[in-house]
Amino acid sequence: MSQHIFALVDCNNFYASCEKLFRPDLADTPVVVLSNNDGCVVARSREAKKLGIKMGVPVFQVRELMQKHGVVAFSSNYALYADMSQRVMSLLESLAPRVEVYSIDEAFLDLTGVDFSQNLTEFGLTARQLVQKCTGITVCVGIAPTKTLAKLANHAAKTWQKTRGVVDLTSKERQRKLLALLPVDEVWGIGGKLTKRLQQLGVDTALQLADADPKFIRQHFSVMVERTVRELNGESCIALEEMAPTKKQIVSSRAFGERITDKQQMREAISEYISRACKKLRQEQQEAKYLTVFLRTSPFSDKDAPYSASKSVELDSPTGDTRIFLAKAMQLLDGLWLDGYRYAKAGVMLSDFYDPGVHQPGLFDEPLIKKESDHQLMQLIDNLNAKHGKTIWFASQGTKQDWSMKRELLSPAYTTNWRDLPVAK
DNA sequence: TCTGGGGTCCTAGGACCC
DNA sequence: TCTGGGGTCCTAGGACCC
Repeated sequence: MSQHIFALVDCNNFYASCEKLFRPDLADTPVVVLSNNDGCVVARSREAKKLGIKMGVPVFQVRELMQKHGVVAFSSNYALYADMSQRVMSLLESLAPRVEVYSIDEAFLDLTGVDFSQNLTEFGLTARQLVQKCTGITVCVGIAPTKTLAKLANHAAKTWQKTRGVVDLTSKERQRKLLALLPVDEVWGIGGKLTKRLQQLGVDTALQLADADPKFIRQHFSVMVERTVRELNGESCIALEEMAPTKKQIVSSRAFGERITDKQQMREAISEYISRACKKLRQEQQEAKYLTVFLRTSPFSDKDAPYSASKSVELDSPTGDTRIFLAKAMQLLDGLWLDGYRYAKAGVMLSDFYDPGVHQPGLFDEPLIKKESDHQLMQLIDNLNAKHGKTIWFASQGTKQDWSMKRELLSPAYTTNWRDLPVAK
């Protein structure tokens, strides 16, 4: 068995760090970034973590604490984070032959067989310095023979200052020493539910999971957990994926800034989501055959009557045409809408994707005549909106969009809009 | 009053067929 | 009175991730 070597590079407090980059005055201030609608805390600076503000907590529950300690909050500014992410990733791509961008703030590097003039820890430190110098973002690096162990190595690098942000976990002894220290829920792929069930079987630490019998785990849990056990023992089961696999579904959904009680407003919202989903679909160069629309009241309110429903429709043939999905979605909405509820969220989902032109119609399906002009119209819309911002849209999307999300604490588009370029004084 | 969004994979169970 | 069994396909729901 050839030995693999993976490095996991993960940005520290990524969203919060991005916001701080352009606000040097906030260098030592606790900063949090909020979810859409300014609802939950989704990122925290080091100082904010120290105050005990938990990931995912609703803002209203920590508002007092934040005021008391002068915590500065920002609405999510995805344009900024996506741009900073690209800068970090292209630096990483210059360091290793094969890179998997795993999420907006982390990447796996395949170091298998790479002959460095330096040892692995030195390589990690070099990567760290490069990213720090060129982007201002601090990263931590975990190095190990499997992705699951690299994740844990990264966690160790983040947790213990004296590691200088880099942990080389290629030695078996160090692996077992670290695994013994970590609770089982720190392991990649082991969430809340599995942790509970594992604990009932006496498995509390990552090491105990590693030492469990894979066959027993397979029987009582799943192939996924079995794979995790093998990975913890240094057997690489999860390969590096350089190319993003083509999507299998596209979801567009949002909680509303204010509850919707009016059907016309819901029509606007659904139209908006359809238009976004179809645009993504065309970017993926795919066509979809299956559409789902869903809506629901707030699951947290015990005052409002609860209601949640979804309906789907399969088209005769796949398409990327927004107008076809709009018409179908409005029909589905007619079947879903009930007066008298306070709707908190809705969304649409496209699935069952095909490459344009390969779908085999059924014997009795209406043959859909696709006109080149339809395709060109969609392209024209996408191009105009890409070039000039949101310029044209379908009337059903509405113009006021009173229901749209709250983003009251948005930072400027420092890196993606000329108007918002930071000025050096 | 106020609780995110976008994905993937696996499994159990029903429908259907012979 | 007595009412099979095994395979495949599909879908909904659960669990996980960032």
